[in-house]
Amino acid sequence: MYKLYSLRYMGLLQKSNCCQNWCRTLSRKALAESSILDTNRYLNELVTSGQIDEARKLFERMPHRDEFSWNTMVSGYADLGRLTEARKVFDETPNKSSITWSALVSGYCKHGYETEGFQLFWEMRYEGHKPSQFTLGSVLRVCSVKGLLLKGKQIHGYATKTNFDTKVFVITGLIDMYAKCFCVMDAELLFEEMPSGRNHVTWTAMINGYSLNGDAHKTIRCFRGMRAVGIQANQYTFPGVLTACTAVFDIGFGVQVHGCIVHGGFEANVFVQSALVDLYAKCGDLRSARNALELMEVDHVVSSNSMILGYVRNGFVEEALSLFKEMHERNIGPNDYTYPSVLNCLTSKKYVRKGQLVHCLVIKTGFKGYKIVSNALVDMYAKQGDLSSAFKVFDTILDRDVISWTSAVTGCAHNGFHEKALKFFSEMRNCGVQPDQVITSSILSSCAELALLKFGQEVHANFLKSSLGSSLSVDNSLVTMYANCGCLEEANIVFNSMETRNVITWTALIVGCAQNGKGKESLELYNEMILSGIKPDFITFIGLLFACSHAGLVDQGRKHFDSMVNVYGIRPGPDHYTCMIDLLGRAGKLHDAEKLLNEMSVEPDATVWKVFLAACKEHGNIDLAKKAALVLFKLTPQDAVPYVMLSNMYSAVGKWEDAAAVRKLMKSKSISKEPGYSWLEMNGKVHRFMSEDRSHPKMDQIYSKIGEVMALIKKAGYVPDMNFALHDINDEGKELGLAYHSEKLAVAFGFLYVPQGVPIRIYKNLRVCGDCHAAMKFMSKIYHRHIILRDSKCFHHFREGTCSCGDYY
DNA sequence: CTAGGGTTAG
Repeated sequence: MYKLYSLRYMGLLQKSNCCQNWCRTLSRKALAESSILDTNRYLNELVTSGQIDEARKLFERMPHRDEFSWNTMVSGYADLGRLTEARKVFDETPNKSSITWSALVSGYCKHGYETEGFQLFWEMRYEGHKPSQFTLGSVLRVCSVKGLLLKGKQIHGYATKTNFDTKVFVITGLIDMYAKCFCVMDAELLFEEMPSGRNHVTWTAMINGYSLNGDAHKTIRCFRGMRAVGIQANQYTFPGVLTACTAVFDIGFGVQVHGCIVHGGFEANVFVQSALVDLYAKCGDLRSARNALELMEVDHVVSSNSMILGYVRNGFVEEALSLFKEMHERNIGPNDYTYPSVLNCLTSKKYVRKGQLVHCLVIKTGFKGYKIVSNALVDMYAKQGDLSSAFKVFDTILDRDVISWTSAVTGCAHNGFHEKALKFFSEMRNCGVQPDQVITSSILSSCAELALLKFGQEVHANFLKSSLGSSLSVDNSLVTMYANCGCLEEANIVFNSMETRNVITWTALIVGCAQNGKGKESLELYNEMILSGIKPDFITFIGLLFACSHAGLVDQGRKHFDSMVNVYGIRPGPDHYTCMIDLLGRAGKLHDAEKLLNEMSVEPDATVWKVFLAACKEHGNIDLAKKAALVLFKLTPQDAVPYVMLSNMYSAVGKWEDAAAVRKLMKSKSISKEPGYSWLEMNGKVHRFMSEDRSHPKMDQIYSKIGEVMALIKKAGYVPDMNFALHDINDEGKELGLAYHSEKLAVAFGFLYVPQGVPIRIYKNLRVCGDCHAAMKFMSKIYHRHIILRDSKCFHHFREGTCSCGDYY
């Protein structure tokens, strides 16, 4: 079938129909009487309009054939990729010239048989035929398409030697070759130094070269240069220019180019139209995109793909899906570009069924093995929370690229399996796949989540060693990772090195400072952020209010909470209320806290009630505490904390019977305290300790170290706090029990094996015990060690007898 | 005989 979408093409088509009629009605006599020149002209017209078989019939009937007739047939077959027939005619050609050879070389090259093309090229010279600039153009073309830089350079050398390097076809071919091989500088040099005679193809090659290499500004400048010297752009030029406009979202210039296109009469070309649809869709002007799409005379899959992607990127999921459906109804076959976009808009849990349907379509339409489609499927299933389907697809991908691995890694992380994410990342590296910015950012977030400093540092170091430039998301993840691992200094270094920062960057550091006991710095950072013109978001305020509550800044906290709602229109979530109630409660404003709790615009969750209960305990308000505990018994029936807290409150005021009753209730429901444990990481190994744990291979040394430590800090004034000991044993037993708390075992291990001068980093799954907190302050002073303890709430940096939390834990 | 073109996923 003929392509009807180009008016020019239509003109040609009519002509060739005439030609066909002429051919059919032409008698043998008339044919014999026509001049060979005329017959050759018609032969050529048949060939160029794609009617090679008609041309063949005419060719067979021709009484005389000259060089031109033979060459026309060779090039005709070669051009269409019918290379066996081309070769056969070539072999039969009585007087082969350079042109005959060139035609065949060009055909082989054009249709992907570069080896044969090159072979013929050398053979031709061996036979004594000088290649023409057209032959060189053809072999250069194959270098462009296949990215054969080395071969291309050889041709360049040959061209220089034979003085072909002044011919416009050769220079243009070289420019295109270098640009396609991503050596745009070499292309530019040739273009700049071209003595004269740049034609529209030369300009186009340079323009598209810049565009391909991602230099939108030079693309546009070059296009302007072309117009300035009065050379007309055509359907080959515009797509590249439009792509450049799209890349920099310059819709203003894009519209001007659109004007040129209409003016020049090129708006009916599919390539131009597709580029237009893409420009408008990517720039968010979906109406103009849709307009351009509707104006197309053929149903076209590339433009539909662009349109779908435009809908997806701009959040119009339903429109994207309905266009996909429309494609199906109009019999536009989807291709491997269609599915990623469609799958991409089905990543929410509510599209599980639709996701499966599209997966079925992928299989039915034969795109099952396409890596890019499979990658998108992995991502979709993982984001929908169906990891098992995700991995089923992942396992079928044979040649996994960095995007396949990223889909798996982020899929794990998305579902909270951060250790698994790290495993996949390591496996990827073992497979020799190099990480890029996206996966680096993702894996750093997992490190942050797990507070794995060592792993994170390694990823950071490898990233610096790689030649990848940094990106906003990598830097943001680094700030978060370091802050989450208690390394504010490093977080600050990354933060300060960044050229652009967004709300995530600022928030990461605000939260980091708050967690590490630098509440005032958090507030200062917040002010700086506002001054730099960046608006805070939901998460920024969680960090900010957390900072206020840790620093005990009641008025500031109230002010920011108020501005969050009234200035920034952010509806507070449970986390914001938790911070506020914690802040008010710890400051002794129990009734304000209770009032806020009752006024909450969302249902208070267990965390809110827990901080309220803790505040009641802190200030000895048993009535309110009882109320909170009762709510918590219902909300989190298996949580021991409210039982223990309430019982301890009764004990503290001597209400032994009430205390016992609570413990009995707890026992009857077979609730037990979550076992506390502490761990630290050394040389890639995790050392985990439970209270009174004796399972560690170096236990003897650890216990004797504890003996030494306890003796020394007692001499310095430490008094064991029996409130944190178990109840039913004597004082001596209690004291030993305290000494063997998991965090103390971990510190003793650190004293033994972490070199002096290196911080000892300990993690605990629960809140740090009050006695341990006091003891660690003494330890840090007597041993001159920096002890960093991350508990379930925040970081404690113990240095020279003080803690960064200001004892406000 | 003649070089140059548009859309992909994390």
